[in-house]
Amino acid sequence: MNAALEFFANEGYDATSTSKIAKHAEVSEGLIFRHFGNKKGLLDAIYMQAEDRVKQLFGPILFCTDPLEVITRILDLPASLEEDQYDFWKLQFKLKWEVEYNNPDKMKPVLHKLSWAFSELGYEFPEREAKLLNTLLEALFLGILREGLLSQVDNIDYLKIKYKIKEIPVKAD
Amino acid sequence: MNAALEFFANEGYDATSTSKIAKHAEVSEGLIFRHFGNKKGLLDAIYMQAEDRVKQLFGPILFCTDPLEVITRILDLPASLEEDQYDFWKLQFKLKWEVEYNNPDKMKPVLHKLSWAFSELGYEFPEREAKLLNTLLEALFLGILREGLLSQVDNIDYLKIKYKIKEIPVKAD
Amino acid sequence: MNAALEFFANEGYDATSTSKIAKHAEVSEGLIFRHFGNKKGLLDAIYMQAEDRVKQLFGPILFCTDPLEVITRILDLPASLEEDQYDFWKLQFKLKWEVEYNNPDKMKPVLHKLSWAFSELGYEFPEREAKLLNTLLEALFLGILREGLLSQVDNIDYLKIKYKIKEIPVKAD
Amino acid sequence: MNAALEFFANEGYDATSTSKIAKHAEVSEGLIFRHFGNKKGLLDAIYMQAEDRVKQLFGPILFCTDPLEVITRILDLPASLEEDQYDFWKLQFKLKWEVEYNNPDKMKPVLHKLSWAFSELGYEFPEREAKLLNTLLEALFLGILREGLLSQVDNIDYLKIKYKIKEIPVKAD
DNA sequence: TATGAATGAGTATTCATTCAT
DNA sequence: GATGAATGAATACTCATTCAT
Repeated sequence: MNAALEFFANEGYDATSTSKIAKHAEVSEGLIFRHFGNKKGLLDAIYMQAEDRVKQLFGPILFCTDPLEVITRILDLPASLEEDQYDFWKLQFKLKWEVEYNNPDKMKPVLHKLSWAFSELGYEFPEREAKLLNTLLEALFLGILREGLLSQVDNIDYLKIKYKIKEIPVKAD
Repeated sequence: MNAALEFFANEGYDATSTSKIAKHAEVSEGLIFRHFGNKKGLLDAIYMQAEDRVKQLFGPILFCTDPLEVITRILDLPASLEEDQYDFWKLQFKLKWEVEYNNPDKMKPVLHKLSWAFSELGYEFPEREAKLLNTLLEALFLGILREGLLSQVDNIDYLKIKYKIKEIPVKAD
Repeated sequence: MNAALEFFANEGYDATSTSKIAKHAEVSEGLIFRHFGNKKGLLDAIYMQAEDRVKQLFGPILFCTDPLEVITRILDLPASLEEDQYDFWKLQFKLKWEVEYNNPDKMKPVLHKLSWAFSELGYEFPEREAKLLNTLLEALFLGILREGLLSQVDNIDYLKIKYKIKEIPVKAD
Repeated sequence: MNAALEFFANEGYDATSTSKIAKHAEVSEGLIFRHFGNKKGLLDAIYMQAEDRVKQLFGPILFCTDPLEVITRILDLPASLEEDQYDFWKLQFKLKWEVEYNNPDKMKPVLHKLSWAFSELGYEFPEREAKLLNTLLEALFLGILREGLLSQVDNIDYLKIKYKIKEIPVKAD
């Protein structure tokens, strides 16, 4: 699965042959089919980890009781991704184009929590603000996965200022 | 090229065989190779249109002299995409994962214009605001291409309010 | 390899498709590539047998201690070729045009032995005689492979007379 | 035809595509088919020159009245081949494997003349000697075409000595 | 006379998958 | 549980050939 993930994420599912995966994983090609039934089964097995990983990533945030902390931690998430997980998330984002693998509901609890947070903070349109931030969050993830963490620190920083998490620096721009 | 675009965008470059393209386009498979050299040549030919289309899309905005209009029109862009162009942009976004096809510079003039607009409007951090909006813009495009226009009208609307393009409705949420 | 040999020898390497070979050998086309890597690998595998076969053919002669016997046996070689080996040698001769497959050194030990034999027999230019006979030998092989044994019995017979292996018949021509 | 000859001789008929020939000859591919009907027609057109060239090569010898001169000139033929004709003769020799292009009768007049010459010179078996020399001649040609003139000067020289055309050098071997 | 766009059959090779061991 | 030999369908690409211009 690790070998497959690496290739699926970087070269694409269709561009990756089962033989390449088997060779890289140093197992026989037949074993892949014994375990996962077929190539798609292997992809699915990888994809299935998503729910867990999303929970792992966002779960703690759902228990925050301080609204500002919720937003802070949400904004800190993209930068907190460890590089050895990049491939996994890359693949998730690539798969999102296929309806079968695009499940917007996965983010519902987060969306809900954000809504609550903005509501607590007295925002006029907490749900809208939540949705917007959620949309933005995806863009931040994408940016980091594609072009590296550095490409998004500006945005994250600025968002923290906007959400009044961070003091406006005395001199900037 | 149209047949290829349709398949490349929806099923992926690697998952699309030249024979499928040829059949759909009602030409012989050999013709593809006569015209484009190889399969990648066909992809490149499609990709090359991107520069033109980006200019067509964003070009007029660069000539706006009213900063608020700049932002308005930028925000109106995603919704203005005609559906028959969805495939083209889908493909562009999918290709962004490959370094070869990811050219962030393409948006530089737009970024610059936004910077100017926010500066004119007296924003404290016009460049940061520009970059953020640009990032957001990509997310809006992505959302529309993946889940349809409806999925993003909320966001766009709310952004217009935030940027004070639209009056705050008397009753909302 | 047998199927391939038959086709390569008679119709030529380039004129023989791997599918034809596979069909004739009653195996799947894929198997050829699993075993030999690619079409050329198959050719090489066949070609590689040459060294062995040359040894098998000429080896015993190298151990002769009677110089006249050396020459006799050399002259008897072309006629001793079994017909089921014709294809193999045909292919070898065809391949000789490609530098990669033309290795004149293969005959060096034979040349050396002939040299020795002619020297023993008191020839004035044993090395030259050896080289000439070697050249002739190739022509005899070629003639037999192309036009059959009968086309060369005259030559072989006459050579035996010239080399005083055979008595001059009382009446001839 | 020149372009085709070059490729047919060096890379083989089947390995040479009509498109390659056309490109090299700087004509359109269609033209080849207009002129020669099909690829084989092109080969045939080249092959047809053989008769002429054989006549050109051997013709003068047929008129010799001095038997020793006949043999001398025959032996000088292989070395007299101009390098720009190598490709032509290479192709002829390669084609000899196909029955269709193997016409041993072409050499009959030469064979006959040699027979006469050896008879004049008092050889016991003039026809056999003629056939043998003819066979050898082919080997000399082949050797030169494959490995260059130098590879055969020894043989030719030695043959001249054997046929008493050349004096035995005082010191040799 | 010559071109070059177009084709359909064919090419070597790769692929996901099976299955006996 | 794991292997690897074997397969048949598919793949990107090339070929000889045609034909309208």
